Amino acid sequence: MSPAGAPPVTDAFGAIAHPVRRSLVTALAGGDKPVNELAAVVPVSRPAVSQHLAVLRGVGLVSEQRHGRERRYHLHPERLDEVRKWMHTLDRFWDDRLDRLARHLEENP
Amino acid sequence: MSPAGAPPVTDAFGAIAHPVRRSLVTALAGGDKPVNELAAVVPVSRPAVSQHLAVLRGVGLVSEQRHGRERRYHLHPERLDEVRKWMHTLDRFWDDRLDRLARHLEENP
DNA sequence: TTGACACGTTAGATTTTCCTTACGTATAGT
DNA sequence: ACTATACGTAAGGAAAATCTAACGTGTCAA
Repeated sequence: MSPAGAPPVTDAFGAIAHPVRRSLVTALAGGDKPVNELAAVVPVSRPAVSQHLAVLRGVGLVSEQRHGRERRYHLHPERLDEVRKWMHTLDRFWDDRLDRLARHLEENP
Repeated sequence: MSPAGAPPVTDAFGAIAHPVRRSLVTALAGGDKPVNELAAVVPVSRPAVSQHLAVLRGVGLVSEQRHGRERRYHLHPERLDEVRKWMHTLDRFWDDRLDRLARHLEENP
């Protein structure tokens, strides 16, 4: 009934799935930067960078601030907590399994 | 000259970008499981689950072990270190910026 | 052997990504 | 006013993802 297609990028996971977008985020971690400076770091055209920045903005990972004719982009690292939280959940599962193993070994000499 | 398209998923970042794949990984964090059990956790058909598992296997996040007519899937969490490392790199940038700020405040009363 | 079960794989349709090349808009400088 | 700069956006197309339905393969059980 419902064939499907590639899912749209709606969260931080999808946002950092693309190498170019990761480079942009990494660059912005070092401080706010205008588009031209960001475009220089990455192997795609400037419009492509604009589109990637639009995706990052749509997810809330960056915001723009007009500064004369430049637009400085600013990173919001707290939006990555979504990812951190998920990874941490996995760790908790992992710890639980270690606990069960330890208890098992303790009860079986 | 070189139009383009969506990039294939070749690393852990792309692997965890899909919600269904994240659910599968989370389920496997609780222990090895056969496909039917995994398919019960997720809102897509069993063949779709097989395809997602193929993606995860291609990235090295899971491996299969034949067990009679079942195939139990096993998680390899260390493949997620790629993600952890990148996030940690961001933290380091962040710390550096805090350091510079602290030094600045120290030198400017 | 016959049948049910567990699973992978193929075929096909649809959606979205992601690029480049034009073009449009606003600001700064002369 | 005119020009260059900085950026976004629209148009167009190729590549890949992602689903379901149908089919194929191997294993257990009676």
